[in-house]
Amino acid sequence: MSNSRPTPPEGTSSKPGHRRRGETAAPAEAVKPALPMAPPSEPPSEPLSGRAARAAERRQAIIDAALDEFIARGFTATRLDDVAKRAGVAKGTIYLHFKDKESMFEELIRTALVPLIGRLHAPPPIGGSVRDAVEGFARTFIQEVASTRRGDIVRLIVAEGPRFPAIADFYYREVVSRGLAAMRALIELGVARGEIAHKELARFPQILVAPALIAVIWQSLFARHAPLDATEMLRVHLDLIFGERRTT
Amino acid sequence: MSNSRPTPPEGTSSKPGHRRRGETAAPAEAVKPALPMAPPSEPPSEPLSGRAARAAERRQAIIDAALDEFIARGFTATRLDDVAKRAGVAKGTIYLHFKDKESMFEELIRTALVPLIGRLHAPPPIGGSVRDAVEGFARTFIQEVASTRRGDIVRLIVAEGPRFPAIADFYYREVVSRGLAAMRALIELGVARGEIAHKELARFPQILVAPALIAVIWQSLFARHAPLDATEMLRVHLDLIFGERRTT
DNA sequence: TTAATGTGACTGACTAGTCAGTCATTGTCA
DNA sequence: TGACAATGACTGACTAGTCAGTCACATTAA
Repeated sequence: MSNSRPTPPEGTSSKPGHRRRGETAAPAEAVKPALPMAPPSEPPSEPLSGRAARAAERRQAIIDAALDEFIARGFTATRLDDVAKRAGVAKGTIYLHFKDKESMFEELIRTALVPLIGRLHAPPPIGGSVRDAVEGFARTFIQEVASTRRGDIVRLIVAEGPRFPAIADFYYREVVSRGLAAMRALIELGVARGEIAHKELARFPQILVAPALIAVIWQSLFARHAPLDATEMLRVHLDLIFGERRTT
Repeated sequence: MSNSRPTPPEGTSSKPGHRRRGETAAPAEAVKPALPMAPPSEPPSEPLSGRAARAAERRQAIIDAALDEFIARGFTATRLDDVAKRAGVAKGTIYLHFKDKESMFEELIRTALVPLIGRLHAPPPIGGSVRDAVEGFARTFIQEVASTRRGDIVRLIVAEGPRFPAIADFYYREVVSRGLAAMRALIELGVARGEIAHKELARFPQILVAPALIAVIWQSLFARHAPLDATEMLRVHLDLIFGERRTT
């Protein structure tokens, strides 16, 4: 703590110096169970001989560890020493896989979103109703994003986006604009079929998606104060847009 | 710049070494004009004699500068040296007004929200319609938050909330829970009066507010890619909830 | 054997927080 | 009113660290 102040022999475990240091042994605390992902270190059990395979495995461990740390602390506050420790790897190893901290962060965000992007090419509802299609999206979103580490990634993008224009650009191009376009198409189809009464909605597909984003943010910030039943909320929202309940 | 690497005499302005350093002279770049606030340094023109007055003025300068820096960089990446420079003050002066960086951040966030909280006690729509009341909220929100530095503060809370539970708590207690309660009351009134057809909406006032939050986030992240007419979007959203257009 | 792979001690650029000293302002007395 | 003393806001060089990135050396699969 202070320089030469006559402080008592031991600070009461308050903040020792600059940033909190204590027990760095457990980086980013427990963070959160995240999804049932392979344990950060150690090979699961497979023998897997090839060096390339082991290297890929280590790379994956680094990615998992780094994501957890970045989610828990944000970009700047994350220490690569902690990432390495959590991944069960030496710090130098990180630099065998990534150019530097910044490009690692960007690549992580990109990689974590690829699975999301795939879902946007969902088949247009030729057979079923538009509502079914939108409900499918919502269900997928809840399962794959809202109740997953990927939800935190969305929050991370909101948090760090302004300082990483490249990430904001990428996210807009690859996710936001495509997602909104898909939603707009669905809305227009819904209007054409008479499922959606409010025609103006097609001008702002954001309205359709807004509660889903709220759910993600709520999860990160306020879940411990007041849990939010995202599934129910999205259902109510869809009822609002498509008219009262159906059979479901 | 790297340690002993044979780098060319001057990096092409890319990343010199650790964090970006270049031209620290202008902290946080231009950030953004923000609202028409008093210039960071120098007394505007008033004589203001008293020492206390000058001190208060400096304190305000520090607050403004710190908010700009925190918004532009986030908590950890903000350097108090830059805050001091921007405020036209020595670094030590900051510590005459704030205990440390962390409590400064927390106090700033709290302070910046106080004006918001006041708006929540808006008069219930005894005379006018519920829609008018909600529209009033929306208009206020656009004017006072979405198109203001306060919008960035909301994003900042989303960004740093998980690392500052005290802030998330405060924000939930003072803003979110109150705001949602007020909205719920309005919705129930609207349902009772027959202005709102969808009764379930009262269970999730978040749906009413969601597009407003989206607008704020959009402003920070994607405005340069695709501008969003927040006013129009909120109007469409209200049409969706209250039924088609009125006279306005 | 040996080249690819991994390690972790090390460097040095960087920063939160400190404190002895300065000096403009305010208060007091002749 | 003017001179002198007391005050405390303000300063900025300094301390005690922190951490991204490096590299000489160790390990191991082929």
